[in-house]
Order: sequence, then structure tokens, then C-alpha cells
Amino acid sequence: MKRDELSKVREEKLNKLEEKGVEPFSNKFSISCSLSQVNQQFKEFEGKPVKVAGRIMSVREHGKSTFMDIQDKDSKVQVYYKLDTVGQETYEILQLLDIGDHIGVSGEVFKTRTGEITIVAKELLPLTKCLNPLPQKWYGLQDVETRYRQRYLDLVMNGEVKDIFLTRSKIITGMRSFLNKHSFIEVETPMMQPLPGGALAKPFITHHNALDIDLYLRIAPELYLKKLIVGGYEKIYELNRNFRNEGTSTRHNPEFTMLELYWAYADYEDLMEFTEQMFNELVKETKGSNEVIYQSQKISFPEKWERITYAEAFKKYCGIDVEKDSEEQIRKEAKKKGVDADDSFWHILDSLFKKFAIPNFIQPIFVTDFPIELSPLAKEKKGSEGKIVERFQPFIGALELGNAYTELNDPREQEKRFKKQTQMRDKGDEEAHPLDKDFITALEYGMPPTAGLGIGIDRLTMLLTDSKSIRDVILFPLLRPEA
RNA sequence: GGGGCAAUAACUCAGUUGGUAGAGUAACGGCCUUUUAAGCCGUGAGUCGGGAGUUCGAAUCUCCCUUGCCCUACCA
Repeated sequence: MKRDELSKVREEKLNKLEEKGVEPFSNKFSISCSLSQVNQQFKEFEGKPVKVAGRIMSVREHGKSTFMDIQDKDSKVQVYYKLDTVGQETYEILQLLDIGDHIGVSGEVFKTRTGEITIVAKELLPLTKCLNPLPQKWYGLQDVETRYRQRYLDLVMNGEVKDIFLTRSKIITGMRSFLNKHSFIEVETPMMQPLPGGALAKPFITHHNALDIDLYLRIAPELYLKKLIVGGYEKIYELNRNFRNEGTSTRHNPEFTMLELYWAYADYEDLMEFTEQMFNELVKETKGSNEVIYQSQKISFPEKWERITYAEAFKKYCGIDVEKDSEEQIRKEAKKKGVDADDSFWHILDSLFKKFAIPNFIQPIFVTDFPIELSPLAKEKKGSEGKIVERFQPFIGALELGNAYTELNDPREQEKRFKKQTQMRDKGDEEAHPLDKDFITALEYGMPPTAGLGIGIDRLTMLLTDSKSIRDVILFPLLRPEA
């Protein structure tokens, strides 16, 4: 049957309800308890009157009596009504109910002889009519495209999807309370920026009419947050969206949620410990243990995570000595390994690392001490002769979950780095960091020694919900509009 | 951007070597007052993603397009 024919049937029922004086879209229905309360505290509720509400998920008619399952935010209860108790007139009205309708039920709690917790209805009224047929109950909604485009249907039909976003909420709440507990202050900085900075990525561009200026959706809040450290805050964080004008993949959505925190008088070593603590606590809170299964792999969160330097990882997984091997040698090796050798040298290194090293980082690990060329905002490591920065990235389940470093606070050095980036930009590197004079000025006023950390909330949620694709942890992932 | 796979009823899916489209669920009608993937009897339901081609004949073969998924590239 065509969709509109099915909807027409429902519209006719709606009309009949109105004819009978029943409002098919109510303003209010006060419940006395939730369905999970009825289920969990059955003994206290047994034989007592309750008022509950929910969406009809299935109906079993038996002539002069009817069973239906109703579902609310997190639970399901059977409702039962019979001709005897509701009367002929009401029973006829109830024939006009459909799967998908929201109803309010007043009745008494009991158990059927098969042991099912049930509410026998004294009064039962439609709260909201559902005009479109719901997907079928047994197989739920499988079609991936419909699940993303009409996420509400996915949530109605697939309970485990609701759980994923519940976990996401727990992660964000848990993170905020962890940070607040450690005296961090939540701040908000511009999402629309005249100059996009703080990361190496392509921005979205937009326009402000009154000022007649182009603005960029932020690729990161980093530079603004550091200005606040200059201003005298010592522990701050921002937990919100970033936007990057890039392709999508199972690990990338153009808008994604990031935690960034800055901590004055700390360095990246302090932050590694802080990150361990925060992750370990979040895992415990959301999973109830210090273990997670991600894509069939068991991941344990020890008190102290493994650490490996970028150079060590290169040696171990790519067979390349980044400190000693010449650029020519490395390019040759890259070509042998199937990595595009025409790219700029640092991109080749990055590609090699992603292809050969990252897949091995299943258990929690910090990769530390990156080459300076890949990190224009990080402070150089003492004694590294300007080659290496104090930076780390946490990896778990082969997912890159964040990025952190001791912040570069020398305005002269920062300007030099920006100029180098500008040269790369002139050579066609669209992602090179633009020179931000305002930021340099801020640094000239003096930013205390500071460490900064960014955590990808979406990827962390993937890890803790065993999701393969980032689209499964974003309620409305970006899709091409339907033709 | 490149490659692979997919799209059939509202939902979940079958559909053989090319021969005029099928099931279950949902819907509608009937029977049924403790069922639970209720059951039984009956009815209706389709631009086979879109377009072109090959053919006497296309859901099926070819090409183009659309959308999605996976891989890859780009991207911390």
C-alpha cells in the first residue's frame, strides 16, 4: 500500500476522533510515574492506580479485549483494556488508535497469568495522533540513510541508538564535572572569526552584512583561549563545536565537538597525567569498569598509560629513523610503501605515520615529541635543537582522540613560525596556519607557561559506545540533501 | 577526487539462464475477553532509485545520472 493511502486511513481515524469529541492533539496529560518505575517497582505499584503515558508500539486485539505495548523514554509496559471495564462507546473510540499514537492511560497495575506486568486501563485517551505509519517492529529501521535523515524514527524504533546518545550525554556531563571539580572555568569564544586559526585545516566562510566582512567558522578556539590565559585566567576550557571544510568519513564530520582546555603553569607532562585521570574516570562512570570493548578488541585503561615518542614509533612501525635518515631516503621508503612521494616532506611523514603506526595503537597510549614543522603553536622541547616540540596525542582503539602541547609563549618565536607557515601557504598549502597579528600582540603582553589539550568528543563517544562510524554518534550527521 | 558495493510495497527482504512482481510485517474487512513477533479466514497495495539503450520481451544485460555505504585520498 502506498504511503499516502496509509496516511489517509489514519487521517480518517483522526477525523472520526474529532467527530466523537476527542481531541487528537492534547495540550497536557499529567503522569504519576514513568514506565520504568512501574517495571522496576512493580511490588509497590501492584494493585494501585497509576497514570502513565507512552507511544503505542504494538497492538494485539482479541475481539472484546485488547493488549498494547506502550513505550516511553526508556521503558515499555503492556496496557490492557476490555469492553466490560471501558464501555462500548470508549471501546469504539479506542478502535481508532494506531501504532505510533501517543496515549495517556489511567489504570491499575497487575500481572497477567503469563507474568507480564500490565496496566489494566480504566481510562485511555489519545494524546497525539501519529499520521504516518511507523517502521515495522521486529526488524526496526535498518536503512542507514533513513536512520540518519529521520533520526527521530531511528530513536523510536532502535533502543540501542537512544543508549548511544545517552552515553554521549554522560560523557559530556562527566567531563564538565571533572573539569569543574579541578577548578577549570568554562568559557565561550567566537565561533565566527575574522581569521581562522588554532589548527591546520580549511575553514567554512560566511559573510556579515552589516559590517560587510567575511567571517570564518572556527576550526579551533585555541588562539582566543590563549588570549584569556594572557588575561589572567589560569584554568579554562571550552566544550563546543568546530567546523572544518573537509570531506566526510567514518572518523570525520564537518562539524564536530571538541574539548579544549588551557592550564597555566603546567606543561604537557602534567597534562598527560590529567588526561589519564580524566579518561579513566569517564570510562569508569560510563562503562562501570576500566575496560571497553571496541570493535571486538578489549581495551583496558591502566592508571599509567603507555608512552612512545614519535621518532620511536616511526622506527618501530615504519622502519624509518626520522632523526638520522635523509629526506631522500625517507621519500624512497615512502614510495616503496605506497605513500604518495610527490607530496611535501612533512605530509609524507604524516601519511606514513597514519598508515603504519596508528593502526597499532589499540591500548591507551600517548605519542609524544612531534617534529616542530607539524606543530606551529607548540613549544619546543629543551635540548632538541629546535627540532621537536613538547606535544602528545592520545590514541585508543586506533583512534586519534586528541592533541596537546606545552604552549608556545614566546611572541618572537611564534611570529617566526607563522612566517614559515605563510611560506607554505604561498607554496599552495591551504591548511598552513595564517599569520595572526592579534595573537602575537596578545603574546607580547605575556602568556605564562601554559599547557593546552584538545579532545575529540565524537571520537571518544565512538570508543565508549563501540561505534564504527562518527555518524552513529552525531544525531544529525551531514548528508547531501535529497534530490 | 578515485575505486568497490547497493537501491524491489509504508517497513524487513526474496526474485534462477532475460519471459509480464513475491513473502512476512504494517493497513483494511471478519472471528476471537489474559495475549505478547497472538492466532485463524479474506482484501487491497509497486514509476523494481531516475533516464537512455540492446532485445519480440528488461527488476535482471549495457551506458549515463542521483543517493547511500565501505575503501582510498584530503583532513590532526
